[in-house]
Parts: sequence; structure tokens; C-alpha cells
Amino acid sequence: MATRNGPRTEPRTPLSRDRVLRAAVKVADESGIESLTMRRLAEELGAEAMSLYYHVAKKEDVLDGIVDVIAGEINEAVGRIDVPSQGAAWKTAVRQRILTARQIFLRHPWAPRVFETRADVRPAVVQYFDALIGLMRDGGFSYDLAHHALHALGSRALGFTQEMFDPGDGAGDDESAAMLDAMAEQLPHLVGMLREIAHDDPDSTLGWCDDQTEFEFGLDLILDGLDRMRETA
Amino acid sequence: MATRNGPRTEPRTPLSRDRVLRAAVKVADESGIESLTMRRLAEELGAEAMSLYYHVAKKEDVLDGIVDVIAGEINEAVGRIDVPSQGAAWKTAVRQRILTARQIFLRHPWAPRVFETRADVRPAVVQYFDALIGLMRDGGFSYDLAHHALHALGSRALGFTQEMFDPGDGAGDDESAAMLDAMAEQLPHLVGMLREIAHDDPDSTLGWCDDQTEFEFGLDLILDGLDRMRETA
DNA sequence: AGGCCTGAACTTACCTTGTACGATATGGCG
DNA sequence: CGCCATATCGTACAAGGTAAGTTCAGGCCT
Repeated sequence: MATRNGPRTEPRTPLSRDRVLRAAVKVADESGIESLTMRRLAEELGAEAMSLYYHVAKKEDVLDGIVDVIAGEINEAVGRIDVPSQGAAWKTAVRQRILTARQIFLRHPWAPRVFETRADVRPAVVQYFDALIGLMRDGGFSYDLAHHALHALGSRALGFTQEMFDPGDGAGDDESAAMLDAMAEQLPHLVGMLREIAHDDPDSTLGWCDDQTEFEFGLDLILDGLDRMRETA
Repeated sequence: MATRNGPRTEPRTPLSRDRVLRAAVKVADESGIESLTMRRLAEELGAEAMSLYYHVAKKEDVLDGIVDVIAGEINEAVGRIDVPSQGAAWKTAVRQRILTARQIFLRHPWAPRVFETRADVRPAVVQYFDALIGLMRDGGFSYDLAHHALHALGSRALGFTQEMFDPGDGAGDDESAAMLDAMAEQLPHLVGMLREIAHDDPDSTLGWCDDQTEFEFGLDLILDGLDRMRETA
């Protein structure tokens, strides 16, 4: 038989690694990373699953590529920043850069997990770090301190933290109060803390406490600590 | 036919949720978390895959259970610690507790990833945090500051960080030098840093720089920062 | 023009892994 | 001695990654 859809189907833009990766990000954005399968991805592109393998090696390669795309987005965004970074200004420069990167991640909430599961650092990420080190150098950091700083920041340098502590998304205030009473004996300190904090931050990015505020708190804690060390050493 | 191995096979200790979970940890320790499949787990226990489902709901339940087991191990270990924590002593108390927890994770290198992928916090983990808050309270923390502190510490409170930055596990010094030259133009700051740091820490926990040292650096940075705030507020 | 190569997409099929469903074995109890 | 709950097993299917071979169109060489 001839071509399945008659002798002359519409041209259809050809696939390419780049198109595949962008489609992957789109699928993840719209349906969550867990629904990103090769078949689903092909469907998004109007192609068959196996056709993708002409442009990417395997699924891991797609995930690697996704990191490149997101990190590229970040590099582009932070590249537009132009603020002084010499001397004491290093801190606000780094701070702004990290918070800018964070903006990108807030648009791709599934991305942190993908970043964290890559076996090796992707070039685009390395580039990001290089620039970050540059800012620290402007602030008078030794290479040694800059190195420590990167480790201390960890994923925070890229603008996200993995939430370890998000107590059961709170539930309604009505029942949670009763539940607190029940737990109070086993978990006195935690319950005390929750009772006192519950009322704050009603409109939060995440569940019961403002993620952005907490992120900045931790970030500033580290940056301030580093700032104190930078000239002493 | 009668029982597959004759009328009287050896008794074989019956399965149980606990036995299943401990076997899961064993498999992960020995073969890596990626090889933990229901069939492999059953094999470890001398049973069939479907038999496990009488004791656990689904694989996610196994992973949840693994967290309980590890967190239990941690709680037991930190429970044996008995040091003062009143006033200024809070810091060393917290520090020791966290480093003790870290010891457990060093024995189960695959565990951090499992912890980070749980949908909700497991009871055993909540218990750990409760005790940690308790120590901070001993140090005079307000609940509010303790709350910030937990967020600032993130997974570090449990004794691990996700390594975002481990440049291609270094390779040999011979070829890596040449590679550095090639990258120097694109990544001046990073290359500068690597050149200066490469020689230190020859025998490291991880790749090219001592993970334990870096962990403690970041931890102390945060703890010191918190310490500075605890009485001011 | 006709044959041929090659890049790109497709078809089929296989393997692994989680798990639903129903059958089976076993031990205690009326 | 028959019954039933408990625990285990066997079969089978669906989803997803991917290997292998196939088709097709466009360009190049003779």
C-alpha cells in the first residue's frame, strides 16, 4: 500500500532532538513527569514511539536532555541580570541569581526530582555553577571557600530544596485540631510548634507554610554565614 | 500433586510485614535499590511474588516501610545518646544527633532517594523531628525559629544532602589535567577552583572531595547561624 | 532516466515489572 | 471429621522500554 494517509499527507515538521526534548518538557508540565512515557511523547509529536529513538538514545537521554533545556532556560534568565557583584555586593548578586533560577523551577515543579536523579552533572548546569563561582570570586572568595559554599548550598544553589517536612498537608483546621490533641502526648514539641504556627501565612505557595519565605530564610542564613567568612580567610 | 517438595518441606518461617521490609532493605543494601523488585524480594524470602501482597499493599508500601525501618534504626541510635542540651549546649547535641543519623545513611547509600520520594512523612520520621525540635527548645528556640530551622536544614536534619555537584567523578589526574585545559575557556572559574582543590583530600568518602567534611561545613554554617538568632529573638 | 544509498520514520515483538484474580494448602475448632 | 480463616501460590494481563527488521522518500552517481 502507499503511504497510510494517501499519496500526499501534510508535510509535518520533521523530528529533531530539540523538538523531542521540548515536547517532553511540555508533557511533563501538562500531565506530570510520571506520565512522560515514550509512547505519550511520540503521541505529542504526532509520531510513533520508536521514531524517537532516532534522535535520542534512550529514555534516560530524554531526561538528561530535559535538564539541559531547563538549565538553558535558567542560564538565559540569569544571563539577563546585570548587577554589581564586586566586594560586598556579591551577596545580593548571588541571591538574585538564585531566586531567578527558582522562578524557573516554580514553573516546572517536577523538575527538581529530575535534576536530582541525573547520574552526572549536565554541561548547562556546570555552566550555571561556573558563573556562580565567578560572583563569589568577585566577592573575594578563595576557591576553597567557594567550593565549600557550593556544597553548603547544595540544590539551593539552583533554587530549590527538597521538602522533607510537610506534615500531611494539614487537612482542615477543624479536624486537625482534634488530631493534634491525639498526637500531643507522643509528639509534644512538634504539636506545640504546629499549634503556634498554624495561623500564620494563610496564603502560601505550598501547604501550610510559605515555601518561598522558608527558602529565602535558609538561603540568607547560608549567605550571611559565608559573607562572614569571606574576608577573614 | 502434593506439596512441591514432597509431603514435608522444611517449616520455613512465615512471612510477615516486618520480615518483608527487612528483606527489602537487605536486597537494596546488597544489590542496589533499582534491583528491588517484588520478584527479587520474594526470592530473597524463598516465596513467590504474590505472597508478599498478603503483608504489604503494594510496592509503594514496601518503600514506605523501608523508610520506617531505616528511621527506626536512626531513632534507636540517637536514643542512646545522652548529652546535655540546655542553653548553649543545644548545638553540640543537635550536631551529634544529626551526625549519628548520618552514620545510618552511610550504611544505606540508596536510602536518601527513597526518603525523598515518599509522598508523606512517615511516623518514625516525624518522631525524629519531634525530638530534634525538643533539643532546639532546650536551647531556647521559639517554636517559630525551630520551624525555620527545620526548613533551613532540610534533608540535612536527617543527615544527608543530595549531591548536586560532583564533577564527573574526576577520572585520573593524568587525563583530567588535559581536560581542564580544554574547558578553561568556557568555565574559567570552575576550572580555577578545580585546579586549586584537586590535590586536597586524597582519601575521600566520595569522589574528589571529602563528603563528610563538606557535610559538616554546611551543617555548622547553619547551626552557627541559628545559634546567633536563638536568644536575640 | 534508472539504480542505489541513506536518513528518517514505522511495525512488530519481546522482556521486565507491578499486580488483579482465583485456586490451593494448612492448621485450628466446633 | 468437616469447615473456615489464613497464608501462599500460579496464571495472566497491562504498561512501558526498547531491539530488530521494514518501508519510504529524496538525493547522487553513472
